[in-house]
Amino acid sequence: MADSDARLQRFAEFLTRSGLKSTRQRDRVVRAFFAAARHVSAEELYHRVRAEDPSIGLVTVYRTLKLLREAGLATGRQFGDTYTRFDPSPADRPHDHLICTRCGKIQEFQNAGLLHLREKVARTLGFTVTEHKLELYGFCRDCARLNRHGASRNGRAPRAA
Amino acid sequence: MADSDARLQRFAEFLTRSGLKSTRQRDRVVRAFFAAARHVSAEELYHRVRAEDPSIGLVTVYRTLKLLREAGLATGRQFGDTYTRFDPSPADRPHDHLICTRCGKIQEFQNAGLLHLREKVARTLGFTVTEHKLELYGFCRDCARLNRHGASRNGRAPRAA
DNA sequence: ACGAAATTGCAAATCATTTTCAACAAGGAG
DNA sequence: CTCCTTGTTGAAAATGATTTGCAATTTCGT
Repeated sequence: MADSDARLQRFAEFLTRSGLKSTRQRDRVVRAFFAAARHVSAEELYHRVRAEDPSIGLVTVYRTLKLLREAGLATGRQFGDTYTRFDPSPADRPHDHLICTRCGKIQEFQNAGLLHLREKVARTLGFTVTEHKLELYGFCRDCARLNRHGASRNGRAPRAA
Repeated sequence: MADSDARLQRFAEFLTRSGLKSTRQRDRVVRAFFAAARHVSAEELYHRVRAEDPSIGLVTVYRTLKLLREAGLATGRQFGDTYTRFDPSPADRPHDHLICTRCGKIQEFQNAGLLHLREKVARTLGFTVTEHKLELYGFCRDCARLNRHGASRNGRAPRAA
């Protein structure tokens, strides 16, 4: 897809600009990252990359993700879990998250009002805001229903918000 | 302060209700927690507690913080750092955070509009929202000025947002 | 006061992530 | 195209925050 290509290009430029080299491994990782679903963990990305090139190590995935962040192409997020999940940078398509604390489902949303709010708060307090993270925790429709019926927990372990 | 007392009481009730025991150590830790500034890490709380009772271990601080969370009296948050910071539960006084990515300053704020936004999004997507976290990242007034003047970094290491 | 059950502190274990290091590859100079 | 400097890689070890195993100790209902 063209969108992905543009990003690959941006990453390539970042490497050059920073005096870094472009390698087969890095290429595989960034392609897999752009192709992956959102909210992937380093481990998940590693498995995807591994599927097409078993010689690539987890360490390289971590290192490449760090570069993607420095290039402004990825953002790390920590929801309730112990590990970090990565998203394509929010600059392109700002979005926030709704996390079901019962089944672990993550739903994205966008809300224009938030940007106004953000600016208003920033102006009031003298900050210059460059980025934000908003997470709403609760129950998705299904889990809300189950809870109401007093069912015991199922699915993956919920995390404290 | 009365506010703190009410919380101590709530914690005591939680312990009883859960069939747990109240101990000198737990008491010291929860008191220190309520007395502490916001955003304390387990380590920081440990040092405070240690000052008045050197026999208390870091492990107990962790365990007590976990209980406080279960009791709904504390919330864990992860800003850019690698460790968790703890806040008195947001149910009492909802607040969000502005984090300066340059000097690390954390400023709190409250905004009523956010609650509306939260409900609106929840309704649209069929979620039941019980809690949220909003973090704005950027530069505080001082750091924005320094950046403008092209000064090199100082203070504690900034963390990626 | 008794005794079952919870708690404590320490050391060791986890887990995600980072660093070390020796072997290896990229890419500009000649 | 070859050389050579410098960046890169993977495996293993290190790190740092948090958790768990365990034996000794404490709490609290009876």
